[in-house]
This record gives sequence, C-alpha cells and structure tokens, in this order.
Amino acid sequence: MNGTASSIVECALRMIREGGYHSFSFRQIATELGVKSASIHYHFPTKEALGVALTQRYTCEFLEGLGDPDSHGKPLDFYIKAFQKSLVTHQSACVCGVLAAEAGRLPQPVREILEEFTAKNIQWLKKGLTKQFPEMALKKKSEAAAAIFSALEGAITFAALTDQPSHLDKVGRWIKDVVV
Amino acid sequence: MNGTASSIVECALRMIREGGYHSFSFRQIATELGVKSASIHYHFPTKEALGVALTQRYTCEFLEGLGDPDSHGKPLDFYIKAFQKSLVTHQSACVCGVLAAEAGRLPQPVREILEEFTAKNIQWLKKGLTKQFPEMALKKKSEAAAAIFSALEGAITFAALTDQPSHLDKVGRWIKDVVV
DNA sequence: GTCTATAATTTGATAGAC
DNA sequence: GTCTATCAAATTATAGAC
Repeated sequence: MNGTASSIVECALRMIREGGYHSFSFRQIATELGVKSASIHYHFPTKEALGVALTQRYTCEFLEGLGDPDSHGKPLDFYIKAFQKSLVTHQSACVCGVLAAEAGRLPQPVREILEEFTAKNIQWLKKGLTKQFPEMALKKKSEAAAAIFSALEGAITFAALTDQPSHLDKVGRWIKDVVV
Repeated sequence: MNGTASSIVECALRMIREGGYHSFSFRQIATELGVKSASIHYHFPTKEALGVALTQRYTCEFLEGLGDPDSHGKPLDFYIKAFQKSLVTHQSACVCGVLAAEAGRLPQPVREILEEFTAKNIQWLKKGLTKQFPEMALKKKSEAAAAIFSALEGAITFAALTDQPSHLDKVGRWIKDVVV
C-alpha cells in the first residue's frame, strides 16, 4: 500500500476509534488530508473497500505486535500490557471492539475479518497460557482464553468511555491474580 | 411515557442493538411503526432527546431486573444469567456496550448515563460478591467487580458478533471457577 | 492522481393544515 | 397527535477534464 492510501487508512482508523464505522466519511477524510473526496474514491472505490482494508490492516498489525506467544517470558502479562499501551496511545477502545459492537450494520467481509481476529486472539492466548501455566487443564485454558480476551476488550471499551485507564489496570491485575 | 412514545423507544432500541446509535433514523422508525417521521419529532423533538430517553429506559430496566444483590442466594450466578438471557432474547450485545463503543460521537447526556450505568453495575457486583463470598478482601472485590462487568460486556459483544452463545457461557463458567 | 461537477439518497428538523 | 410539504446539510458514488 502506497503513502496516500496508507494515510487514508490511518485517518479512517482515527475516526473509527472516536465513534465507530459510521463516524467517518470520505469527505471528512478528504478534508483532513487536504484533498477532495473523489481522490479518496480513486484509492478505495467504495466505503466497504476502505472498511475491509482498514480492518485488515488493524488486525494484522495488532497480531504482528503480539508476535509468537513462545517468544515472551510471560505471554499473559505481555498481552495485558498490549491493551494498556493501546489505551494510553490512542485514548480509545480497540478498533475491533468498536466495530464488533456495530456488527449488524457492517459489510459482511468486515465482519468476517472481525471473527477471524477473535479466533486468533483466543488461539494466541491458549498458546500463551500453555507456556506460562503448563499445569493448567485444557478445558480451563479454553475458557480462560475466551474470558481474558473478552475482559480486556470490555475493559478497554469502558475505560475509554469513562476516561479511566485505572479501570483497565484493575481488570489486568485481577486476571493475573486469579488465572493460576 | 404513553404508548406511542414507548413504541418509538422500543423500536429505536431494536435498531441500536443491530448496529448502534447511528443505525436508527426517525424515518426508519416511522416506517416501521406505520407513521410519518414528523410524528416521531412530536414525541421526541431531537434525536438527542430520543437517545437520552432510550438510554435511560434501558439502563433503568436493566438495573431493576437485577434487583437487590441481597435478594439472591448467589448474586454472581444471577448476574451472569442475566447476560445469558439477554443474549438469547435479543441475539445481540448489551445496548450500553454498543453505545459505549461509539462514545466519542454520542450526545454528552447519553454518555453520562452510560458512565452511571457502569458505576452502578460495578457497585451491584461489589455488594453481590460481598454476600456470596464474605471472606473476599475489599481490594480484590473491587477488582473482581470491574473485571466481571467488563468480561461479560465484552463476551456478549463478541458472542453476538460470532453468533456463538457458547462463548458467553464459557466466560461465565470461567468467572465462577476462578472468582473464589 | 487529483480535480470539478454532479447525481441520487438519506438525514435531522420545522411550519402549518387538519 | 398526525399529516403534507419542505429545507439544508451530508452521504456514497460517478463522469470526465487536466
């Protein structure tokens, strides 16, 4: 993806973080980038195309940022820190958490990427828990992975809403406290 | 609130569950109720007024449905079941979870009701945990309440996205398993 | 690649008749 | 309380010049 297309995606991501998929328009992006909306359509013919590109980009970068669970001494601690860093950097919820809440009015391809993102996060956590807590039973690991992902997605959403990063910190502490 | 205003609120709530605050319009509600959009404006002069009414209505009913934590034998189990029932009934996330994700583009009064909802849920859980687990330390209770609320809000959102109620069930089981 | 110009639709909202 | 009629603005999207 070239520089202009990249700027468009980044701009759209900022707007989604602020208020969701329906809170960015081609004209707003154009204005912010100092071009006309027709130029945005040159790079992304439809809003769905931009939505797909941006969701793909976000999920890929998020998963790349996590790396391999086995490359971390304490994968769970690393995973929790990733959410905390995201909150202080963007002062907003996870883009996929925001989009998931609007699922019913999202283009089907975007929804599919979100489902994939969910599965991959849970898979990552299962592997990470296996490394950090080798004694944990398989069934419990499966439930823990689903719960930790959900708890952090929920926590970052409501921490952003109430402007209280401490809410996310609390949830992170509790997870680490009870997970063993 | 009279019958017509009530029907409008219920209709708007259905649409919000499907795709968020920006996914309902006065015209769509009017069409669904078999009237004209000007009639909706008679009951709710602005979209913000309807947004406030609907958020207030939802949060009040949700909290009324919970009742007093002390009136339940196992408040935590009851709280988890409330989310499960909501998911099977509406096949969607919690209205407040949906709205929270769009926080940056919501009218300020709506955001304030959401913040209040968050605080009251956590307060309810703290009280409920005190009853069900009297030996739990205060600090841990505070973290557990924040985490359980976040986990269930996140879980119902992603369970609705992936159309897998079992995801929410898993999270509920894990919470009950580790909370003690 | 970016522009001007424009089409078709939708949105929130109002005035005034009945 | 509901209607018709209407407004100004915003939205996604396209055609064609430069």
